Amino acid sequence: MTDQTECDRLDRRRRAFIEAARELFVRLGYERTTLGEIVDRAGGSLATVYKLFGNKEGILEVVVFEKASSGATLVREAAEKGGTPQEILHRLAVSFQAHFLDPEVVALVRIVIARSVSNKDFARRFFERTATRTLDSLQQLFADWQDGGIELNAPPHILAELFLGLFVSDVHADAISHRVGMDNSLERLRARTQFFVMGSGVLENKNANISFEGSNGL
Amino acid sequence: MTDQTECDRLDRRRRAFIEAARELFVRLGYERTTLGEIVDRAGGSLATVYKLFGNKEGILEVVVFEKASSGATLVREAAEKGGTPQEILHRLAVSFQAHFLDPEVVALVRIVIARSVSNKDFARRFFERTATRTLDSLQQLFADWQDGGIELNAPPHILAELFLGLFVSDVHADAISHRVGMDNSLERLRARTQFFVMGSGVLENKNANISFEGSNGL
DNA sequence: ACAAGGGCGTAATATCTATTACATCTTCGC
DNA sequence: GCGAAGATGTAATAGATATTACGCCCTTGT
Repeated sequence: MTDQTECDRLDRRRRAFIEAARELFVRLGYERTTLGEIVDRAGGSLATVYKLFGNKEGILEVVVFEKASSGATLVREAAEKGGTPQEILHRLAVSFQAHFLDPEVVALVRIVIARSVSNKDFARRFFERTATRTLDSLQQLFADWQDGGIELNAPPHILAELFLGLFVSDVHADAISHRVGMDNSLERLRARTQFFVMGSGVLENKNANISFEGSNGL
Repeated sequence: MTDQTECDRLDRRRRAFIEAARELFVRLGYERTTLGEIVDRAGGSLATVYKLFGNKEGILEVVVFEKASSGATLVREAAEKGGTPQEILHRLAVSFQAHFLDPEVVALVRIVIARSVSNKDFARRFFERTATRTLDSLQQLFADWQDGGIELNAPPHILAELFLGLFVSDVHADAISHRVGMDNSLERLRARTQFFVMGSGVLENKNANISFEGSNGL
């Protein structure tokens, strides 16, 4: 009974449970998914589920937090490629849309909102790990631009909220309407980026030196 | 047994059930509210609930659709008072915020999203009666402005989505985070309106004649 | 006061599912 | 092969609640 092999065996089970649970949670929601179904799909047994996750809520936590990541990485990636603010913002818009409107992500958001009624702390932690972090990261980006000499129409944290809001509102609509008549065309995305560019004021800084080293730029 | 009195008696019961149900749904959510609790609070009996609403879902529908109204009225009211586009938009922002961030409305939105998994049609109808109608009404407002000679940076339907999105994203954040660190100050609201004004391009039409008769203006 | 229709209250039904208990079988190092 | 740790499968527990059934009592109009 080497720890390693034991670990492997349990880990494989664990993975199987998580995959099965995610698939079912996404399709049926949390309440309508029974532990029995998860076991049927993943193999193994109820006893093991309880050993690994404690209870039903435990497996939900693992599933949700495994999938829910902040957009901070996306912000960094988009910024590192350089270019004008418009270019950076558009790249960011593309990856934000792909990330936030991923049907699995939307389905999990639905579940988190549903559970937020009886388990506020759970929802709050989710919010922290996704929205709050993304906001911080966006705010930093805009602050860096500002330090680099770009004049903005509003403080960075306000702009961060507004930019993220462009996508959050879509997630919300999707969560309710289940994609009735949703248009995710590139044209629409471009219009939004353009709108943000105009509203934030970065357009008026066409010739500003934008180095992403940020605060020490200029 | 005049129809009138019968009607009154039943109607009063009906009202009591609806009020009790709403209060409980808002506080506990749909699943955790039992019909027994509703009856305890409203008086009357289970049998009457079933006679009036058919089943548990029936009473939810009544509660939700009674409270969920579109913002079309708000749009009309804000526009009728006249003024510059900035003024109109700011008035609209104030009433949108009050309407959409009403805690009862947010709580019902949570419920609709939760139920949208198992009852897509319900959620879709809700979306139609709220978001879609509000969007149409906003689009009309912007189209009227455009017809009145104001140049806009984007088509009216895109702008309508963007403006509504400013508030929807707040509803979404509220729905998940339950108002952790939410700032609904007037300053913030003003910044948003200003942002929209800049992004949409209406600022560049300072001297345009804006009569709300719309298409026949100018 | 009366007759009756209909709401009231209670209890029974019926199902569903999280959670626990337990005996059995696998796996894995030795 | 062996022995033990632990996963497995099954079944029992236990509590909750939507929904139905039914007999009583009150309201109401004459």
